[in-house]
Amino acid sequence: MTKNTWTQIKDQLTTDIRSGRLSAGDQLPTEPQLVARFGVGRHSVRKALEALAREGKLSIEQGRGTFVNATPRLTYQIGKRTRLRRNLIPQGVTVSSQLLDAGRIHAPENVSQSLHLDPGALVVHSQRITSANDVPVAFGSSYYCAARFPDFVERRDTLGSTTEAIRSYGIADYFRKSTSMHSRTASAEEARTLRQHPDVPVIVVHAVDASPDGTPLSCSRVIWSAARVTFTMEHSDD
Amino acid sequence: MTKNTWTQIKDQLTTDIRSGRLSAGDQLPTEPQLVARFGVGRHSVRKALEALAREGKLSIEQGRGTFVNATPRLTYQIGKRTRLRRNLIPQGVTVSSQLLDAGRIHAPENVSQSLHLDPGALVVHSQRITSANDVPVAFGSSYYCAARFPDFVERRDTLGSTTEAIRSYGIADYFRKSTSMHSRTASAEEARTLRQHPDVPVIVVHAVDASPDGTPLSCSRVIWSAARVTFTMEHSDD
DNA sequence: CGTGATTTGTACGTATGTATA
DNA sequence: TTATACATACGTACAAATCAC
Repeated sequence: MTKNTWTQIKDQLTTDIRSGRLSAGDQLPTEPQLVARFGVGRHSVRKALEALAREGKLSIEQGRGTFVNATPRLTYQIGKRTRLRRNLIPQGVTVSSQLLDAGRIHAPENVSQSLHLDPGALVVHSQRITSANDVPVAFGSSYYCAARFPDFVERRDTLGSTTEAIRSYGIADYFRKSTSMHSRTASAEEARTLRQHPDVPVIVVHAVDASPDGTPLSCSRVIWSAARVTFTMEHSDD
Repeated sequence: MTKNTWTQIKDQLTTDIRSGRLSAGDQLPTEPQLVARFGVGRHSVRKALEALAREGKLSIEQGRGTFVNATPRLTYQIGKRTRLRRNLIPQGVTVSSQLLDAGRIHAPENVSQSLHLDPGALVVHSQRITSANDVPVAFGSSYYCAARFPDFVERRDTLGSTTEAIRSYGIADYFRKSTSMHSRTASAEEARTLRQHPDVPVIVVHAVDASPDGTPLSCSRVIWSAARVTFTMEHSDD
């Protein structure tokens, strides 16, 4: 039953993490140290570490070292009343959100279609990154019709939540209209933004939110770290 | 702007695939041939091939060769009326489904909970693999209460679809009650079943179906090849 | 049915580049 | 600037799976 060298190393490290002998934030021994400890070549050590990084258990940082991730996988519920903060905060994590970029742009085609706007209409674009317990879990762009929500970004920042910002425009409630998601490999830049290994996949979520009468309010494209989240959907009527 | 050796090789092969110089089903040159052609070491070639396999563009088979995948990404719509065949067939693909295993077992805890059965109650378990255009896209297990659907597997096989089998028990319609999904790396066995490289991620979908009055009928756990599918959800009332 | 040739998988060695502290 | 730690890239050898004969 003796398997691969690198699989054995991976399994050993996995049990070390699960048993708590290696705990969140800990730095692993360096590659040369692991080579010595396991009595194998560097390739095998690196292959094991790479696999664990892909599973989200480790983060490998060039020049610094390799660290154990604190990854209680988040649960994100998608439904008609999808709300980011209400979703994550009850799980006992600290949610923080940071504005990366904002501005007015002419809507790309898929955005103008989703929002039922004329091609090239002005939209308010903003890019945010969301962290749970200071670990980045997702980042992405959202688009609002500039005519209807001219200063959306400012209000969102002042009020601290999307729900409140929308309400400030006199819209009491909004609903998730459609969602699509797929998995792919992260680009180098996405991996850096999410502070994850380049080989960890990401889940791309496209969403459209609408007011109760069905008018589209906003659309978004959010990139989630696949290792850090589980999505659930309830299809009950509510 | 000269990047990595292996990234350049990957990009070159990607454009070859996109431009049609390499088309679906084609066998790539062998590793030694690629080494000669690009004038690089085998490590670099393998790293490029591995990355492309993770993206689902190639399938690498030990002892046979490396082949270009025919992967028009499927779209799978999840909603209250989720139906596998009705979902895929309109996309112009040939859907085939093969029974891998079937039998009666005592329900594992999560199954008995999902189906509102007593712990250890008998359930009909079956494991199927689903292929689109003869490429495996998903496989998984489904569980039906044995008391209510004693010969479900036989009927499903005779009638050729789950919807028909359920109807044969006098249940005119059924609905998706809940869905949860997350991404993780495939085990070696899962990768083999899906004929994909071990490093390609999979998406695990847990679902519960119920009759119109809300009584759970079945639950399932299906493992999708992450590179071969996009999930969409409509949250309209329908 | 086995046997050898082909092809990918694993493993080891060594050297040099690059990011970080 | 120097030392440290991971990243890339070259090489070699043998193992394991597949296939044709």
